[in-house]
Amino acid sequence: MKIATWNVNSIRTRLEHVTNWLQANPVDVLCLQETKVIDQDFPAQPFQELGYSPYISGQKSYNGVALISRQPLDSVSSGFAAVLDADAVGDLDEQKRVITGVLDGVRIVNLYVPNGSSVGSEKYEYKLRWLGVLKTYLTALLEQSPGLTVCGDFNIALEDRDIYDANGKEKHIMSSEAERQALRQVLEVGLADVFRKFTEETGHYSWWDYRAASFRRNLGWRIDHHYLSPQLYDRATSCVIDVEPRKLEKPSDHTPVIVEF
DNA sequence: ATGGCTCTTGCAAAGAGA
Repeated sequence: MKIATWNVNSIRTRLEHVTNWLQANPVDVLCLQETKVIDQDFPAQPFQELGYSPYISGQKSYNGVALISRQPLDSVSSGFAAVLDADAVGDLDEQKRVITGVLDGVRIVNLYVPNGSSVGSEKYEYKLRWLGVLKTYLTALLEQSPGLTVCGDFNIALEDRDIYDANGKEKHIMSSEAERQALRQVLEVGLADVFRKFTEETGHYSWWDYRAASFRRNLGWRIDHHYLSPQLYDRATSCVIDVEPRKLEKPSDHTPVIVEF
């Protein structure tokens, strides 16, 4: 099974990039983040014409996630409240950041983790709170499905080698210790970063700032991840970052990451 | 570098992203 994750920064603006990429890279499931469109306006037809079924959870202007699957998915749901009690979820489902489905007994979770704006801000506190509920959510799913794969834009670089230059970034959003700690606690449910099963060195990134010619200079961050439960991690045969879409005209600032197991 | 660049809304300029 091949699964890709890609923050497309507006599916309507990026539609041609995404459909072209999918034709050239016919993965089983493409997990999209930041679709930035309400469900009724999601461009489903171009994917259906390629033989894919979109499962979507979107909102106006911001956020939004989608699963684009070659085979029909089972048990699709969006939001934390599909799994957790309403009082545990609170207001966190107002932003559309979670969608999941099952393919061949494998539970696939697609996430758009909050950005957090800046360390100490209200949005930062929201991000940490969101990660706390995510752990509860994944714990519940793992009890149902020992084959669990969680991917998406995590907006966190877990280690210094995931950043082009980690110096002075202790108070930076995406690399602060509290964010890293919150993500490590999520992974304690029994998930591992499959990219690092195959690649140890630094210099591999999934996001580059639009500004300051960051991509040309490879000033990037690895913040888009695939985390696998042990039975899938052991089976995994590759996890690669495809930098090609980042080279196109009017690209997303993120590029796809593909896992195979 | 309280920036830069790109997106959305909605028609100008501001918020959000990371």
